[in-house]
Amino acid sequence: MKRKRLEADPCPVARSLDAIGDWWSLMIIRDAFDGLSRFGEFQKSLGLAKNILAARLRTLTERGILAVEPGAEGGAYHHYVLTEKGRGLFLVMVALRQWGEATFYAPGEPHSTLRDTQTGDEVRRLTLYSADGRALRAGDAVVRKV
Amino acid sequence: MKRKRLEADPCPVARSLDAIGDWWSLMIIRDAFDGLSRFGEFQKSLGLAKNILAARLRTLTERGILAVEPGAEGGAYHHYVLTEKGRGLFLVMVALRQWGEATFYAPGEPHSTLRDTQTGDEVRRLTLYSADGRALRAGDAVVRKV
DNA sequence: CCGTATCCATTCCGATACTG
DNA sequence: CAGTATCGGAATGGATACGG
Repeated sequence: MKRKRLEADPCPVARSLDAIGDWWSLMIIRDAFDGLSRFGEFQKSLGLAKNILAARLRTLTERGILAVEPGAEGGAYHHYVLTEKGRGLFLVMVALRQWGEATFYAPGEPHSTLRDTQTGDEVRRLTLYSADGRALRAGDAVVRKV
Repeated sequence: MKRKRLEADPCPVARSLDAIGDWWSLMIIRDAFDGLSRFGEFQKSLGLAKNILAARLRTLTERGILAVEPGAEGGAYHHYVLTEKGRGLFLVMVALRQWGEATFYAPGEPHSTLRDTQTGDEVRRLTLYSADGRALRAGDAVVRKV
């Protein structure tokens, strides 16, 4: 899966992608945010081979993004749940979702939506703000190398 | 690169990942946001094989995320620049960056930073808001299937 | 139901050589 | 400098069979 270890890269984007930047890992994390936690649930949802799923769950666990918890009701089988670090990927998922909504769907074409738990309304679009509160767009911010 | 086409998937996250959810594509897009545009610039920055880079640039162009522009000063060689669709990935990159900053760096460890072009200050942390203006965290929003 | 192990086809990726 | 062509090793991914 890895071309080269980038754990020491000075760019946070590179380190993030080093940890979760492959297709199946991102899809597993998406499903985990949707509440899936069991091996079979992921497999059914994603339709990938079991050996691949097992490998991905293992590396995600090793990297502290998922954690293994004992089965709830005395069941023999355990659950894979997002850790605090894993839940930190929430906004990455939201950003991917909103880009997909804006880019790949014709007006009126149905798709799943992200909704406020309290009210059931759709959430707002993500916005980046400057320190003094101006909304920033792609050209309004630049990366400063270390 | 593709296990299965998910262009028709009802989940926007899946469609997004289908388009850009591999490691090198994300890194190329990162560099494109940093202003790189020439073949050799990407190759030097990323250190990947030229055939792989050529293949990625081709698919990103086919998918409308990058566009080929003629060389600026009458130069023979063209540039790869983000399209409007590609610039829409700005918040995805910001989210990946902020997660990486929070997750992989020890306090005080230096890393590149994202700064407001006008003031030079670091940008705020991304925040998701509900329709009525409450800040939402991971558990406060759920995906409603179509 | 949850995984591991194995086999096999495909793809990825790096390195190199070659053309314009 | 900007690619294309090719080769070989490694990893991916699907399918299946097997044990807890």
